[in-house]
Amino acid sequence: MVARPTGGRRADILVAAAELFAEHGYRGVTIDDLGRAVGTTGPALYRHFPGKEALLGQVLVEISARLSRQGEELLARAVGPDHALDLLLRGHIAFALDEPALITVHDRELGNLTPEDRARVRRLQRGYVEQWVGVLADLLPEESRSVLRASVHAAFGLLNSTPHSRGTVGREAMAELLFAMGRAALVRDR
Amino acid sequence: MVARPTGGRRADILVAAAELFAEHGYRGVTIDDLGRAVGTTGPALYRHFPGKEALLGQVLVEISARLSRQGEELLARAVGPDHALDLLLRGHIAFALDEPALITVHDRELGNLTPEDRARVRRLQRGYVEQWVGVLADLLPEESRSVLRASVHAAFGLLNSTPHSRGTVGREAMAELLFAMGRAALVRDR
DNA sequence: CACCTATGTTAGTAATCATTAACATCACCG
DNA sequence: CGGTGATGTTAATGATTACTAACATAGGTG
Repeated sequence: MVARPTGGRRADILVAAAELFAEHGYRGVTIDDLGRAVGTTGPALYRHFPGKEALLGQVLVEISARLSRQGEELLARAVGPDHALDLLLRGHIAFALDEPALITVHDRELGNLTPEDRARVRRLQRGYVEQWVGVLADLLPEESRSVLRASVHAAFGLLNSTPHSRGTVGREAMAELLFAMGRAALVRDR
Repeated sequence: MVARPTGGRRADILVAAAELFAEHGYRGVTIDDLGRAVGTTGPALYRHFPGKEALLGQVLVEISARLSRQGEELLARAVGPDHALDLLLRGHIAFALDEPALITVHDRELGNLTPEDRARVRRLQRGYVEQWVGVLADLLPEESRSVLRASVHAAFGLLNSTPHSRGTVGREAMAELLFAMGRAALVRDR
């Protein structure tokens, strides 16, 4: 009902979209659902985004960019590979615990993207994985890059499991558990 | 074009459905897609299943039942908790590597089920998780059940990551990697 | 104040899709 | 061989839904 020149509405929509997509899947959410979630009707969304697909694209690109940027920042601050791995683990775990909806959408909805958006997201994801692989390559020089890449994907599966285990475990304990499990899985003997 | 009294068609449909649901999601697959995948037209499916929802239900119930039954069989044959965990890990890994489509559908499509089917699947899943928790409780008596449950979910996330890492790693090497990572994550110090 | 832009609203529209109807055909059984 | 049941086919049908059109309004700015 009001004309607010702020871009606040746009951000609201993205947050609501992530939430709804996480809960019902991209195809299970209608434009009207999205409008209702931000207090307008469905078609109002077309004032902010060209369409539903573009909306999902924004959500996914933002998530991947955020993870990748966070990774870069952490690595810049790390003193050695051991420390770097700790920081990456804690950073990813914080993200997964604080934004379960984003994590869920991130690994379920790649297939509903425009080819262009999919390529963008894939590139960002690959970059983030390579940050981890680089650190692990320092820690485990005997392992091949491809084994390390598979290890990283497996570790992400572990760390991203929190949306599945709406547990009785409490955030801090969960963070510690995931950290211990993730580190043990990645650097087994050492 | 033929009247085959065998139940083969029915099984074909379930296999094709699992594959298509894994690739495009339940809502991204049409009845006509399913028919085409088994060499008929869409409406022919209604001779075998009451509807699309029931089809997904069959797929998910079958997966959960298979995992749970496999778990029971393995535990019956295990000599001690250590051996039991090894068997559970290897069994789950074999399933994940051999049936990536089933794994994918299994943890994405719960939300598209009838309440009745959802309850059935949940019960079976819970049973399977409790098999793992029971074994871990023997190995790690100091940990609470709820921490163990969260650990099991995290381990599943790790083991089920293979569909995400269509890697260059080869089945056997991948199985060994997942085994080592899973075991290390679950029984860290011991 | 007059206007323009940003943002909404309600009422289409055209496509998609699950499901049903009406009608065929084959294989087997008496 | 004629009927019956299992299995298919094509052609509706009705619901859902992304997106568009036409029309409103509020607030800042000249």
